[in-house]
Amino acid sequence: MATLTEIAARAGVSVSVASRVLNGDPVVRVREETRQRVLQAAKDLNYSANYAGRALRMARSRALALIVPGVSSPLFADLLAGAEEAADSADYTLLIGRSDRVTAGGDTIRRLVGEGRVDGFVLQRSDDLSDQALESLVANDARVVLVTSRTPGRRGSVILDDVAGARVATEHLISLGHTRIALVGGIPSSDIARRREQGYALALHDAGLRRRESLVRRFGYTPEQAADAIDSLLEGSPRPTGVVVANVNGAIGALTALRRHGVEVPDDMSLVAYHDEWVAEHTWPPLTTVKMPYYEVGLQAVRSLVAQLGGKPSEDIVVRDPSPLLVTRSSTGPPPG
Amino acid sequence: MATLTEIAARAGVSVSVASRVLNGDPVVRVREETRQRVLQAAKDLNYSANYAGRALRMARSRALALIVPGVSSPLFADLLAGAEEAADSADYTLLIGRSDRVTAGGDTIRRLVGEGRVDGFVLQRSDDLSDQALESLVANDARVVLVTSRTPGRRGSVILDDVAGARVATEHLISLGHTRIALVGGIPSSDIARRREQGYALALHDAGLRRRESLVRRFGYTPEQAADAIDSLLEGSPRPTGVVVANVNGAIGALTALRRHGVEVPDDMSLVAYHDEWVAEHTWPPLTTVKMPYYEVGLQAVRSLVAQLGGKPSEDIVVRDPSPLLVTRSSTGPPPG
DNA sequence: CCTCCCTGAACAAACGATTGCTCAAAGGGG
DNA sequence: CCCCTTTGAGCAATCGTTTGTTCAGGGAGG
Repeated sequence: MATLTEIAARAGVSVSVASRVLNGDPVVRVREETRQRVLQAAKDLNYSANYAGRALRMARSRALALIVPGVSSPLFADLLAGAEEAADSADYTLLIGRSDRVTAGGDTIRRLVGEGRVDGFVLQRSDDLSDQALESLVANDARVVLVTSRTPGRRGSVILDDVAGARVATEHLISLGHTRIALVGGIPSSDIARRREQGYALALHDAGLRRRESLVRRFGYTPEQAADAIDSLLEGSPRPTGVVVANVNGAIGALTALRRHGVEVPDDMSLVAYHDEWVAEHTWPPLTTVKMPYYEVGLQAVRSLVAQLGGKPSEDIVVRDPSPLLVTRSSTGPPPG
Repeated sequence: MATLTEIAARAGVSVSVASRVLNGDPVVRVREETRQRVLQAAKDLNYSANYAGRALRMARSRALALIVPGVSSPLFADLLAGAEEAADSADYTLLIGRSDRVTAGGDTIRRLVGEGRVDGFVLQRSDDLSDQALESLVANDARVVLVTSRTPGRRGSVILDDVAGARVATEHLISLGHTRIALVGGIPSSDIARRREQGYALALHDAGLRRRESLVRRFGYTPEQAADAIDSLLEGSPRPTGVVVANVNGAIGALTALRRHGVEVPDDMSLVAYHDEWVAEHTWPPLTTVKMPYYEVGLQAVRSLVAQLGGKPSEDIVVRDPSPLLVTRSSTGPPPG
């Protein structure tokens, strides 16, 4: 609440001196004693620089927005933690926004940056946001970094190594002896889903297994969609003995569907989920998952954005460290028979 | 990016006229034709008022912060949705912060409002934040509304009707014929936990059932703590036939613990959880829950905060509408025998 | 014909911080 | 003893808005 003017008055100096001292301006030339007086005054009055005044003068808000499809997921919590870490250490404030509001309103992003409220943003698009829609939203605005997804025309992204992750999941089933391995994947228009499917295909190929289109479902990541995928897979023949579910929430729905059909996991069918979260530990049976480095995605995305704001060229990053981690629980085992 | 000065120039008027027209200042006296020119210029240049300039002049940011212990819960998503709705309609921007950072840093809140970044905040304290710690954090600052929890000394809160909610959960078990009903509750220092326990006790009392201290555990809301509580309850005798778990995440842990002990749900023991979320639909067995109006808490909290900022006295609200809703799934049934 | 009032708009002062520039005093060198 | 340099600090402009006040011109009333 105290202003710089008050600090200056209390220290018996001009505001310019006070400002320079408090900001550690290297150009400053003040007596040590004067410096101490300013510092003391600031401490006494519990001074913190008014945000608006500074932002106005600097023409930068030192704030970043993280725009995500949904906020209620442990996965997002990891992403957020990484982003916050990076934002903190670069001395930026992080705002959180929901991308459904972005697509709905249409002008949310433009307003956010148009009003100067944030200097840039990290955007995790939802699957139902088309490439063109995305492009029109962010225009040719350099101040954006896309996370987990990328789009051909635009640079500036940080994604998971989905190919490697899906591969680890698939190879786990292969190593258990499975040969008929199904994929419950995302919708085909999503680049994320395509990469995961690619990892799945590569693992099969490297093991000399045939990839059958009849064992692939591309309904989406929600529990309901994955349950539908399971229903559909069980109708086909031959049945798969193992399933890679390309999303942990989907895997939970898959478990429900299998139970409904009386299929025992893992005795009749093994299930491995892409992504790890706490609830995977508490399902029945507990889910074997592949844990992906979401924290690092958040971290790198904000770092990259900050670098971009500093004038560096935008970059496209694939996070490979730490590498996908297989978390073995009880939903996978050898194939029946 | 366009400034008011540019708009004014393009419209051939002074900035003051431009400002008044764009803000719909009732004092304004301009020819309709002039007004249209300004509006057109603003539209042409895609103008949106610079946030910092306005905030500086107005000495208000028109931003609110929502500070919560954790962000990764469907419960929080509801709270957020309500808060956003209210913030939107009052034309405020909503920032999201995490209260672990608040307690850790210590000065986060003070900085947030000290820098003028937000005008006030909605705070959901974590259980490990003591009353004094809370008080020292928010000081005598009027610009705070507490949610879900309240503290004796301070006014300005919006909470759930925990008594009624716990009562509904307990009465459900009673109506199924259970008489030995246990409570897996929160830690005793939490006012939330105390209210839920009170609802449990009242339901028992009204049904003429004896409340046994040996059937109450107060370990906390995490899956692990609830699992410990179940372990402990199963050691005692007589065993309960029904359990009210005062939090849905805890109930998931409880389910895991019961499975470990070979106790069948609901045949050997019924389980009802406080709070509803999507994963309750997908546990095994699917959880019977009591859904509480989190959305309305967020809504009312922000409304109340906005009113407070407008000079109205702070209020303490208990959200009773909609009332607690029993969502019957498969984890409850008649007692065995 | 003068005065007054109303209309329609511009002027200018903040808000708080940053920063290039100026400037007085002191000190040192010739 | 004079001049130049360095030290230590202040002056003042500026960022974009908002808003109280001023002001010119025109029409109406006396």
